[in-house]
Amino acid sequence: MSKVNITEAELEIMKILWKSDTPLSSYDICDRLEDKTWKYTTVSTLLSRLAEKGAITYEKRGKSYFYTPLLDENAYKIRQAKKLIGKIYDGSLKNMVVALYENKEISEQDIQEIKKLFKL
Amino acid sequence: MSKVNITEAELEIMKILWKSDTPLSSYDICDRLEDKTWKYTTVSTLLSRLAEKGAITYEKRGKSYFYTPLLDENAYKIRQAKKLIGKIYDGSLKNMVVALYENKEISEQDIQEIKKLFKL
DNA sequence: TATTTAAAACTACAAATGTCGTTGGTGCTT
DNA sequence: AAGCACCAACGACATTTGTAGTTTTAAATA
Repeated sequence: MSKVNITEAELEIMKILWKSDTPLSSYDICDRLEDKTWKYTTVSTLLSRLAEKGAITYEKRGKSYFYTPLLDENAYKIRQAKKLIGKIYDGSLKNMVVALYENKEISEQDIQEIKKLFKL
Repeated sequence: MSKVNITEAELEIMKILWKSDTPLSSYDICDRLEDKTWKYTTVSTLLSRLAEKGAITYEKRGKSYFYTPLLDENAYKIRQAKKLIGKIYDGSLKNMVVALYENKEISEQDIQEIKKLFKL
């Protein structure tokens, strides 16, 4: 259930569901996708595909369905991070950090907080 | 020229080209893709698509073409890293590092080397 | 209960992607 | 010069993805 792969568009839906502490209806989701200009049917299609993949589940309440994520947010993100690092940084986070650092892509604040984290 | 997007399969080709210090022919590339079971035509199609996108260039030498990367390896990797961090870690590398750290996904060696890097 | 209507289901379709098969041209060998 | 071998060009096709229109069903209401 945790190895589900989702697309960019589907991820936008997942983000909404992850952010909510209660199940949401398709319309709730549309509302929270303010920036996106997706039609209801588009969101609906994405929800179907996500359910098909096992990334979400739903229950009927009244006339609508209410959706809940099954795919774990943290696990998914970790998997994606590791996938990228494996693909282009030889599996080592350090390689990625070095590359970003040398390109001045890491904020001073991030540096401080990472140092603090590693000091423990 | 640097904002080129390439697919997973195309990336495999780019990796070979990045690794080589001289231009390679399609057959050279096939040879170095030992794990992949791609047919010559597959590699050839990927090379065409990459050239179309401006990610590589080529010159005719004798009967074959020899390919050279145009897309900069480091720039590409940084772009991908930033893209992922922006997409799922709110744009902050720290968030990603924290997540990986808490999931015990960072090797002790990587931790040491990152600390050293940041100490400078 | 018949009617209205909101929401889900079904269908569609173009572009991108992975993966080749086939055709055709050009340089190398006799 | 003719034939052969090698390689590139072209075309193809299934699958995935983004995006949505249309039809059907079931809930709400008159």
